[in-house]
Parts: sequence; structure tokens; C-alpha cells
Amino acid sequence: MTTEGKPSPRERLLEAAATLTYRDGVNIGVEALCKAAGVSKRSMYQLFDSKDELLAASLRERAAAYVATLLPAADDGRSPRERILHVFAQVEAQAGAPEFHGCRYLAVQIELKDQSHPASRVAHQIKANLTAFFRAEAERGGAGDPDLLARQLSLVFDGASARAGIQADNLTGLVAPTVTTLLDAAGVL
Amino acid sequence: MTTEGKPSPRERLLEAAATLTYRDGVNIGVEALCKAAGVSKRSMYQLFDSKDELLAASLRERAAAYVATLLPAADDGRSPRERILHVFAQVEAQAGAPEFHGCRYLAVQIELKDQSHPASRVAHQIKANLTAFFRAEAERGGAGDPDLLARQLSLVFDGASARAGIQADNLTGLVAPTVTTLLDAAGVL
DNA sequence: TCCCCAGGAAACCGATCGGTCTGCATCGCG
DNA sequence: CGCGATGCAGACCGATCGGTTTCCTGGGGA
Repeated sequence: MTTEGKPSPRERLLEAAATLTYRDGVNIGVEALCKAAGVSKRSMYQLFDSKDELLAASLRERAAAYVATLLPAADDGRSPRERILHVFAQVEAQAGAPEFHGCRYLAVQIELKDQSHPASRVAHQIKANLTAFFRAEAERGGAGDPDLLARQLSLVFDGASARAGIQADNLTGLVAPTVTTLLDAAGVL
Repeated sequence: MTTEGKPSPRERLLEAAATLTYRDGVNIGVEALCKAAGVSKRSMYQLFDSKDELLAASLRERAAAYVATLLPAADDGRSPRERILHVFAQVEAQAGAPEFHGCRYLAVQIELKDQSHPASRVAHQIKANLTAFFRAEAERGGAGDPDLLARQLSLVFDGASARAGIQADNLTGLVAPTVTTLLDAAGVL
């Protein structure tokens, strides 16, 4: 959709920041980011106020694509139950990829500790959006306690991606039964 | 129990490493660790081969105390269901503490990325031990699929402590119902 | 009293951090 | 052709990293 003859320096920086901080952590050096993006430090500091802001922008501008891969289409005609299960099927699929290291938004918050860090705020918001999606579907699906179910699903989401990320579990045959159990208990058809 | 007239330099280093890396992350400097422990760098490098080994030893030697606070006594006469719920009650209690920042073993693995790092190996083992405890209790409790239930409980454990650690959720009224639902579905009385 | 040495303080090492700045090559445009 | 804007390469800054080494003090044994 977006006309992309060739990515701008800004886009290349955002892409490099997303890739390298995900693979190596937020302590990756500015020099490495710029080299990977093919952009000089001079240009980077004209486009962004600081490394922190670059990281925050990187997370923020990937959010749309992230939810697009994770969430079902806004109105795909499927039931809330199916739409919720779709999200977890995506997680399980992503976890199978060789370069999967868990949810990047969770990782950033854990690595930064400081929740007032701009990137941490962005990550926090994205997590809140996912919980809101779950809550909306829970309500539509007639859950007895939509708030509770949404929090449970978020908990499973983060637990699953974290454990897959640290290779404590490969999620096979784990996520779907767990989510199904919670949906059943909540009365979501 | 342990005779502790005054902690040895080694013990002070392990304690400082545990405290500071938990609060500030694994990238805390060696100098800060030594200053907090009241030990010179010279002595530290006589006691430990490297900062990485200090960190690994810190996690390893805290493991016993950690499981002691988390798990019920080996043979307390309670049912498997109660013993499992005890673990999660402990998590919820810890999450209420002001200085709680999530499970340190999960955090270390996420921060280090490299799963071959000595500290990451220690953390991995401790997580495996917790899953083994869940599996043993699941078997004792007559779970239909003890392996599945153990993985589900580990998933909830990590999800809950991670989300509490990043302040995405305060766990109130969340963990107990979730675990209860999973135990019920698995047929654990 | 003298000696010895364990161990703390801190200098030092090369590398790297986030961030700034200079130098130069390349470009569009009149 | 000349000119100014752009932007990469990389030197440079002070601070800090993990790790090593030097210096010196204080206390215990002969």
C-alpha cells in the first residue's frame, strides 16, 4: 500500500532499531544501529532527539503492523471465541519461527525497568490495547466477567510468549487448550 | 540455622549482586556491585572468575531460599490442589510488595538473550524445577494430563509475575480464579 | 620488634557507551 | 559553471564498561 520506492533514512533507522534491539537487547549501541541502517550518526541525531526516542518511535510505528499480524480483521464475521483463538494461533505460529525471542514489548519493559522511559510507555500502551481487544471480544461473547477474562487472556499471552522466548516451552498443544478452558469457564461460546 | 556472625565478603557480593541486578538489570557495573558489597574489585576477582560467574553464583545460591519461600513444606499434609494454590498465593503476595519487579530468573534470561550464558543456564534450571514440582503435584492430584497441567501452571506463573513486574496488572482476583479453573479442568480435586 | 601478607583504594588498560562536530563528496538548481 | 544543501564517514568528547595491577595500610605471628 504505502508507496515505497526505497526506504528513507528514517524508515531504515526504525527498522534497524526494531531488528537489533529485539535480537540483542536495548543496550545495543547507537553506532551499530546506524551502521545497520546505513545512516550516519549525524543524520540520526537530526531525525531523533536521542537513542531513547529512536527506540520509542521504533516500537510505536511498528505497533500497527504488529496488531495487524496478531489480531483478526476488524469485522471478519467470526465469533468472539474464534477471534480470540486466532490471536493465540498467531502467537503459537510466531513462536515456532527460529528468530522468535518473545514479545518485544514485554522484553523492552523488563530490560528498561524504568517505566517512565518513553519506549516503556509505548510498550505499556500496546499491551493495554491488546487487553482492550480481549475485553471487547469477551463482552461480545457474553463472558460472565469480561474484565477477568481479558486479564486472564493477557496473562496467558505474555506467559506464553515469554516462555517460548526463553525456550522454556515450545507451546505445542499448550496454548489452545488453555485458552479454550478459560473461554469455557467464562461462558464464551 | 547457618551460623552467621557476620557475612563473608563472598556472601556480601552474592547479596549485592542479587539485589542490584534485580533492581537495575544485569548491566549494572562491577564497580557498583563491589561498592555496595564493601569489597574491592581485587578481592572480587579472586573470589569469582568474572562478573558473569558472580551473577550465575548469585542466582544459584539464592535458589534454595527462593523455592523455600515459594513452595510449601515438602510434606505438609495438604492436598496437591492446596499446595499448588499455595505457590500462587505466594506470587500474589510478593507482587504486592513495592520493590517487586517480576520473577528475577525470567528477567535474567530475557535481558541476557544468550541462553548459553552461565546465569541463563542457572535460571533455566530453576524454572525447570518449578515445572517439575507442578508436574509431581499434578500427578499426585490425579490430573488427566499432568504434563499439560504443569506447563499451564508454569505459563500462568511466568505470565503473572511478568505482568505484575511491568505493572500491567496487579493480579488482584486474577491468579486464584485462573489456577482454580485450570485445576478443575484437569480434574485435580 | 620486625616481618609478612591479606585486602581495600584506586590508578590504569583498551573498548565501548551516548552524543557532537568537522571534513568532504554528492546532488539539484540557477 | 557555481552555489548551497544534504548527508555519510569518522574523529572526537567525557563517561563508563569489565578486568588488571600497583600501592599502601593494618594486623597477626615469631
